[in-house]
Amino acid sequence: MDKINKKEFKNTFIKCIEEKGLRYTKQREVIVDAFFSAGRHITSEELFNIVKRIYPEIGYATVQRNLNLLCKCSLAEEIKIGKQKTRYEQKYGNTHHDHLVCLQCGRLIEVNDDKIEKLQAKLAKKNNFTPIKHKLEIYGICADCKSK
Amino acid sequence: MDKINKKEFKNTFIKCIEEKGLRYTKQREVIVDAFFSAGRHITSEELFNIVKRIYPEIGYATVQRNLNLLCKCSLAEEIKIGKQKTRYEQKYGNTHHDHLVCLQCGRLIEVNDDKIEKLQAKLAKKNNFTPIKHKLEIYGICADCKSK
DNA sequence: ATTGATAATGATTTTTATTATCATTTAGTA
DNA sequence: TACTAAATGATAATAAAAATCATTATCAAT
Ligand SMILES: [Mn+2]
Ligand SMILES: [Mn+2]
Ligand SMILES: [Zn+2]
Ligand SMILES: [Zn+2]
Repeated sequence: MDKINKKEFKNTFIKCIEEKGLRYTKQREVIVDAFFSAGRHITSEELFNIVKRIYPEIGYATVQRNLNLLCKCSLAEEIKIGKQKTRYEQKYGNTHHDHLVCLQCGRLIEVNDDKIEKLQAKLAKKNNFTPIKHKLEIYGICADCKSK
Repeated sequence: MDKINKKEFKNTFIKCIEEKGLRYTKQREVIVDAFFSAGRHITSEELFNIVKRIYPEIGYATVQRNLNLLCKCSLAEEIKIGKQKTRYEQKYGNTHHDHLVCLQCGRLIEVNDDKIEKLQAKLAKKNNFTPIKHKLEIYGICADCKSK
């Protein structure tokens, strides 16, 4: 299951690259691989450190650039929390969700609430505003941190 | 009405400064005045340019520092939208609200929805998460931009 | 397989927002 | 008035992300 998804993820990236008339390089393969496997909410620096182990000659700029490219291909999405470094969310096959942000340990808990989503649409409509995307973050203390 | 509010705003600042054992300077008076009058969602640079007209010797760092101080006094609040410079919201006497962010003209439209607020609290509770604050931004196209 | 156009890379510099530093000035008070 | 510590303003430092640029690599056409 994981393998199939990874394959799909990579193929989507390759397809997007081709559509844009760009080139699929060894670096891009390593980066997209590592990004898919690394799990959610990774920073460019973290990804760089992972990729370096597999491809030591890689440059930081290449990782950054390709995270941006993944975003343009709708395979990644930037998450900006406060003053932290930008994190990148893996998007393919993941439905939209919002985050609870623990102010103590930094954890991001993924949540979704259909009612809230619907009310947001309604709120936008009431203001004659055409919504495109939204961001809901609830900051507080997570269950784990409370029990310590 | 405006004048009374301004007085209250300034007095709150002065009180906060005294409580912290800090000093009320000419610069602070000019900054708090200008900040109150400038309206919502101002950047430090914008405020600096306003303050400079009244007090040309002022330094940028002083304006920045005092916006931070206003935040500590709960009279201002940082708003970070995407990659933009931090904006500062005037807080005293303003109830909590969220923003619709126009992707075309950059306008911030202030909104509030009690149902959404309540559902957020519920959502946090369901995750055994203690909410402290939250941020809801809906990005899209505002009424004005659509009618052009 | 070779070539050539051009995209990609990696090292480095630049940019930009914010914070820190520090010599000097100033506020508050004793 | 004089003293002490905070505040200021000029400047430097920091840090994340983007831009630059010489070199390398990809890939389509031959
Ligand atoms: Mn997530
Ligand atoms: Mn506002
Ligand atoms: Zn936590
Ligand atoms: Zn607009």
